[in-house]
Amino acid sequence: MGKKLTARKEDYSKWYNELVVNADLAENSAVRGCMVIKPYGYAIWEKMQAELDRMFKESGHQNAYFPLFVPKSLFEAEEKNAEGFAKECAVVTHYRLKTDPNDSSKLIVDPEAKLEEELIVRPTSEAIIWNTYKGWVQSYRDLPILINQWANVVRWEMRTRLFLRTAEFLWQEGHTAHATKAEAIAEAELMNNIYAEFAENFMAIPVIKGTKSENERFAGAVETYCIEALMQDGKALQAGTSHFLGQNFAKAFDVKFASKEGNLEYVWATSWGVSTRLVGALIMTHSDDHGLVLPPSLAPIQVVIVPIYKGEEQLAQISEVANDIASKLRAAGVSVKYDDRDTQKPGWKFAQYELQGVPVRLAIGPKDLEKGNVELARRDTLTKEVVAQADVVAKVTGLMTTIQEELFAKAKNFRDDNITAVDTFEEFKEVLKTKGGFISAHWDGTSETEKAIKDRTKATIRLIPIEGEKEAGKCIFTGNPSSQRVLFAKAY
RNA sequence: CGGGGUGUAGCGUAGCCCGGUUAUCGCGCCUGCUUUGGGAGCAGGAGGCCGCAGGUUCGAAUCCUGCCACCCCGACCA
Repeated sequence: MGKKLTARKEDYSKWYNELVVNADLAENSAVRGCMVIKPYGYAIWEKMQAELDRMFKESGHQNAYFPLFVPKSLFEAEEKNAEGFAKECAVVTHYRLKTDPNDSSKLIVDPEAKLEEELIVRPTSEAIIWNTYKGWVQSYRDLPILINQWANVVRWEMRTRLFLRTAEFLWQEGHTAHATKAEAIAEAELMNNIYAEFAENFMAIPVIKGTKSENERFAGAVETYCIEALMQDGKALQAGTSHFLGQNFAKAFDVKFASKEGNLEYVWATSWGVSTRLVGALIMTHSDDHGLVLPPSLAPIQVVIVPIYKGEEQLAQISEVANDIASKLRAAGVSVKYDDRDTQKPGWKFAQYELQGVPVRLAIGPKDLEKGNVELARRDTLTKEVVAQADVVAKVTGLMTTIQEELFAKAKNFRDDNITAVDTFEEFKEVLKTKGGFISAHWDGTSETEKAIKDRTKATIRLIPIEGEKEAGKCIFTGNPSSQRVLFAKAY
């Protein structure tokens, strides 16, 4: 699998930074930790958005948009949520600048323009959305509310990492309101399942579904469902979460409805989200030393055609064949780029499209022209073969499926090979040190034990698996009884 | 906010300890010719407030003081 990819900046800077992202626009602290998503990287995110959006709508959800600013009084209404995010909020205190009286080329914050009440730049939108929902719900007939928002949020993290933890990130956040507890739980589970399906089928990233321990649960949630993936360096990455919020937000924002029976009841809530962090997961799951590897479903360009030629006459002949293949592939639903620029050489183009992770490359030169062939190269396996021009469309369309499946299978094998069951704390530490990955172990269910293990090893409980056998045993740390194994790992 | 480190061209760097011609080298960029089946070769060229501000000195990228920024390790987190 080549070099172990991590989220460290040096690892990115060799190629991703050129290609997908430029982390440091910044010459001052204000934009520290933000990222610029370049067109190619953004195109990948757009593909993800489109597919997720389709899945949300298919399951009955609608999009809406809520404000960026959350008045502090609303933000503090749900105590646990506020407490959980308080340490990482950007706060707007003023609304005007003025010319510095000491230096007319500078601007200063106008002290006259101080806001009565500070505005929080949303780190998540529960507060402002539930404050809005209050006005939308009177009767059980107004429920459920099934809304998603595509937005940016800001979390002023002390330390940032490209894609995985930037100060500002793009995401979607769903916020739903329900008449019953059972319905809300079903919604939270449904969305977690949709995330898992999206990750596995569309991104070719194998994930494990589970619930979070109390320590790792979202601030303000009763239960947090999650999907967790394993990166090539053996660290776990939370790829998506879906929360059952109980009646916490309904009580904080006083959202009540008249039930069928005529009782006044608090509504039940969920929220769920995935972010541009998934682009990081994609990179760290599939990529290798030659650059990005994209599953065909996500590749902005699925096939690139590179001509190899001497002189304009030869180029014209090659272009005729290339354009013909390109249009046939497009008719078959494959996105194709024919790169006939004469400003770059073929070798340069080969390397460049490998960096960009284009799944299939076709090269056409004089030799191929003579024999009616093309050279076909696969990005994922780095293999090349010669294919007759007549067969190339069928071959390529077949490969779109094959590559997608094989990428998933490869990642899944890696993941499965890196789940290790242990029965003692000694083994636990040994595996963590030498192998990494997920460690399946018994745990007594207490926060104290989880914290003690974290302090000693830096590993946390990534999830309590939902699927699979539930075998009873003894906690590796305390020896107390345990009803099932949970998965520990070092995490991003 | 604690501990460590680094700021020299668009990017990556040498020089700094031990002050002294025109600040080194590579990538990239521009021009010309030859090239084009895996990031081409040769020749020529452009590009620097050596992080910022003071100080020491005949002379500072180099020594001293202050400031700023960034990176790594912790605490925090999608």
